[in-house]
Amino acid sequence: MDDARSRLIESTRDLLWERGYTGTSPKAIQQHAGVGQGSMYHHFAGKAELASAAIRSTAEEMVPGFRRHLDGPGSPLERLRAYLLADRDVLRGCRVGRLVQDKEVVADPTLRGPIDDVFSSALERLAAVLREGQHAGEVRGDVAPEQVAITLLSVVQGGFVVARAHQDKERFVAAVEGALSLLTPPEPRRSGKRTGPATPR
Amino acid sequence: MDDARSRLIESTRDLLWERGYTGTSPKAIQQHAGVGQGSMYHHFAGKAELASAAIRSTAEEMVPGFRRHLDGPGSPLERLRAYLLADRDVLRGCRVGRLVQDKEVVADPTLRGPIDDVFSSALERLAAVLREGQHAGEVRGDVAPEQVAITLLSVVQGGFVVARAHQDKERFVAAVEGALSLLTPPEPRRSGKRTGPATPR
DNA sequence: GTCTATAGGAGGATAGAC
DNA sequence: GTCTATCCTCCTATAGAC
Repeated sequence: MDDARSRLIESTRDLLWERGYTGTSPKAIQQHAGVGQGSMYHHFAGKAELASAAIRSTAEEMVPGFRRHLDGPGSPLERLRAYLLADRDVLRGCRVGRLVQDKEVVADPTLRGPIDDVFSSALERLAAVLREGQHAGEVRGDVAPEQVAITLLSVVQGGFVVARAHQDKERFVAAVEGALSLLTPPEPRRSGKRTGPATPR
Repeated sequence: MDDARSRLIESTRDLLWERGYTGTSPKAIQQHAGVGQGSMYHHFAGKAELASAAIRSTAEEMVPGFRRHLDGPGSPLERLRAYLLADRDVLRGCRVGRLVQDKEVVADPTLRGPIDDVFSSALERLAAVLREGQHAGEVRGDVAPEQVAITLLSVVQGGFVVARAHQDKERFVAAVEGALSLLTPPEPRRSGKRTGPATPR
């Protein structure tokens, strides 16, 4: 798979990640891929079609990515933790999440569709694992799994944003650690008084 | 304040929100503001300087925006709820959050600085209100306020992203409702068994 | 302060030769 | 399949007149 077509898709994936849709030009793609003008327009009708292929490629490879954690070994809570704390290139942001800022991406169903799909797929798995966790008593039982799944996906996506704003990867870690700390059922309380933070100050 | 300078800043704010930094051209700003080429370059050295002024303007007006909720009337939890559920143009995204995807914004301290500042300011207030809520017994006491503050800001920022990906404002609402449901101290449990979701299915 | 002119390069694509 | 030529518009300014 080292033909021009594959290299074009690969380059587009990289550039979309780094510069977004608007910021990625056909010329830049060609140069990054080491492929001529004519070659690119032979394989793809234009920028949008190429981007569509690249986004689909990225989206499709993300599914096994999070499934590996969410459907992996360990207790439900351990799997959630594995997903949330998975190794990520935090300061670069989410390959698909960053694209939804682009007007053109959101306006074009062939560009937005794959992103919609990965997110839906992730939400489904997250909700399922949360439910499992509730049955196991690892996750507090008085919350709605489908809703909290959206919360968790948002923490991840927002963690990228906050970390980039501060140029500090640790913000992402703090965001997901905070979410994890809220997920577990707390120790039973006696009265209405608090028990104090687990990590004081 | 209806002079050319103000109109340029106002237009830049709008266009940055809609198209991001890369997607916003001087020409588009001029047309949107009804101001000529020469006028723009008289008031500002170039695109970056104009964007810097616009971002600073936006960032500065956001602080009283969230303070109004977080420092407002009501119990700590009510204030957090007011902030998280505040009226937002969800599908348009966050005026400042969306900008940190832009390479150029993150690379230029005069562009990223104001964003860094609003976020820091929001985190500080969120942590303070969370602490208050813990003292009042409204927020579970066994979590770290500074960390959960980052989680909440991430939920908001990520809620924008997820909602845009699905083109569904309700995803944002679900994300923050889920976060709120995790914040409160749960009813004391008897054994290791769950009590069942408050909102089943 | 604002206008017009000018400019070199990039963006996005089409056409036809090889 | 790939290459080169060509096209028209936009991008981001600079220069100088009014």
